[in-house]
Amino acid sequence: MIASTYQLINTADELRTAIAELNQHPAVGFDTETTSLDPYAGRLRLVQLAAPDGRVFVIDLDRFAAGDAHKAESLAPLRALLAAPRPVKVAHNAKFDAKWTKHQLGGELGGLFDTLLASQIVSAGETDDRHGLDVVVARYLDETLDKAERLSDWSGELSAAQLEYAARDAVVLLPLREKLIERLKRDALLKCAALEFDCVLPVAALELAGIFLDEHRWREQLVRVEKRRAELARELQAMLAEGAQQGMLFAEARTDINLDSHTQLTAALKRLGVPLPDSTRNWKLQPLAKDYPVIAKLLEYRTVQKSLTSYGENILEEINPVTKRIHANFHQIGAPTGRMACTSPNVQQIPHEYEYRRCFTAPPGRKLVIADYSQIELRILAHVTEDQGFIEAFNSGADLHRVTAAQVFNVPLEQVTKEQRDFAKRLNFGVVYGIGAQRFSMLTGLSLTEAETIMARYFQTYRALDAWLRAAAQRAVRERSARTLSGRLARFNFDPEDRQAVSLVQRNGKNMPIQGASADILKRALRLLHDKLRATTACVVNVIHDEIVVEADASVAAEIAKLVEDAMCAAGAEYVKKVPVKVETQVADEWVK
DNA sequence: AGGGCGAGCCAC
DNA sequence: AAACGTGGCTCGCCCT
Repeated sequence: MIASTYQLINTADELRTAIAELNQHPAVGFDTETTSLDPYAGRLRLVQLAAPDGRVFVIDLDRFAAGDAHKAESLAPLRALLAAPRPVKVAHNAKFDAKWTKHQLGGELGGLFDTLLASQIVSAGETDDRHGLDVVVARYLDETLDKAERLSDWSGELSAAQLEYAARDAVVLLPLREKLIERLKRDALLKCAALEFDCVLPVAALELAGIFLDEHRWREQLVRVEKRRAELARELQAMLAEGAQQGMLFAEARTDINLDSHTQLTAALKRLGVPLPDSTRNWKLQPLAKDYPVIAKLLEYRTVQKSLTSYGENILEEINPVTKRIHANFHQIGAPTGRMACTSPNVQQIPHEYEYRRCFTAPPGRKLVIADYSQIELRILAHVTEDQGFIEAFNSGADLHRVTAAQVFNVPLEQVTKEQRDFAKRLNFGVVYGIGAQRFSMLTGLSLTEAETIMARYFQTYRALDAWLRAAAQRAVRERSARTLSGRLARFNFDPEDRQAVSLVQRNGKNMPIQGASADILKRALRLLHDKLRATTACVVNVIHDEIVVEADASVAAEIAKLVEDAMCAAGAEYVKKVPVKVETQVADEWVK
């Protein structure tokens, strides 16, 4: 049990003294309590700062009312401490505190150590590990932390239990940091941690900014899809009812089935005499579609139904009533590869179709700058494998897929057909995922033998690539782990006797360093960009793995586009040195390329 | 009633 | 049946 004593800070004098004391230390524990999870809905109530000796200063911001200019001014020492690189502020999920600090205290955080991100980095993709503060404290400090007060009411008179909880959450952070630094050092993860910590403010700013969705346009699209769905449902019900209707006097007596229930569907299709496979899964039904119109109708219905439930009214409910924008939740370390993930809603999976994307617009007077890396994973592959064929293709500015096609089909470059280029493209992308001949033949419609021949030619053409992939697969099994260019680690737990598990690890060993390096580069770009955009009114509004969407004043959109491109290219060049990194940028009114 | 899970499908 | 990697969302179904 870590001893802690807390002192409530209610006056400007007390605050000055406390901040002066805290400024002596290299690092302080930092936590906040708020009256809501949404910085646009609630208010920042407490700021807790912990010293290494276990003393915690609990600052009650209700005593420093925002409306009172004198009292607001008296918070200046706090703002200065939070903004300074030293002392390092140690927080668990610093993104949360950064958002409130920026929005309600009007200052940016500097010098961060995030115990949540550190814990995730040390876990190295172990999906069973949880990373709540209580869990992490139990794992590294062997202590129990009671989170019962976390969601209590922080708006009124605070109880002793609440204040003790607030203080305790802050006091554990410094010892936790010590343990995590040991682990980061042991596994050579300090560089990766620095990359992640540098990305906290950009992600906080991204969430705070949100993305604008034209509600009217979205509803219009919804009405169109809903009409189509109703039409398809009606037709489908009629077709399915035919079997059940025999002997029935009144057609209207028929009861509709639940079209989304596979049990009811199976029964109805059986009545119609459709030779059903053992399930109603789409890929099983597909071959029947040409002989049975009811199956074709069902597949069409499912497509429309899917887009209606996933991209319907629900996303509009995420529009913030205050900002009228969507503030999604970005998980900075969302995947073991280091990729980000996104929820509530997942704005990284909006359908690519024009009808959907055009609803994400720039507000009046603004423009969207849409910038994405050109073939970043293949460029990373060229860099890490040092394959001369790949490197030369990229350095010469030639079309890599066309060059590949010429090699594997043994034809002159200018005689490559569109189909051949398409095969080569699928192969180039598939290689990153550890594709096999079986899958490649399935994807292209080639026979297994043809697929095998082409893949053999492919790896003869790109010998260094082949060697690297084999080595990466072996290393992953041998060391039970893989790393990216930033040193990010992914551990693989598997049973060496389980052939399927081993083969998955082999594919992961090939893929993780490539996909992960792409994530590293994007995070570095977000940091560089954040620094460049600080003095402007532009803001990052979405990030989708190799794409950054920025909203900027229309009058300066072209200059902002240049900043975005420069930051992304510079980040890429820090990691990828053997080939150029290219970024394609567009300025538009809608999120459409 | 509500959590867990698989199926299906969206993004990269 | 399974199938190249990483995610999230929604549904029905199954279990408690």
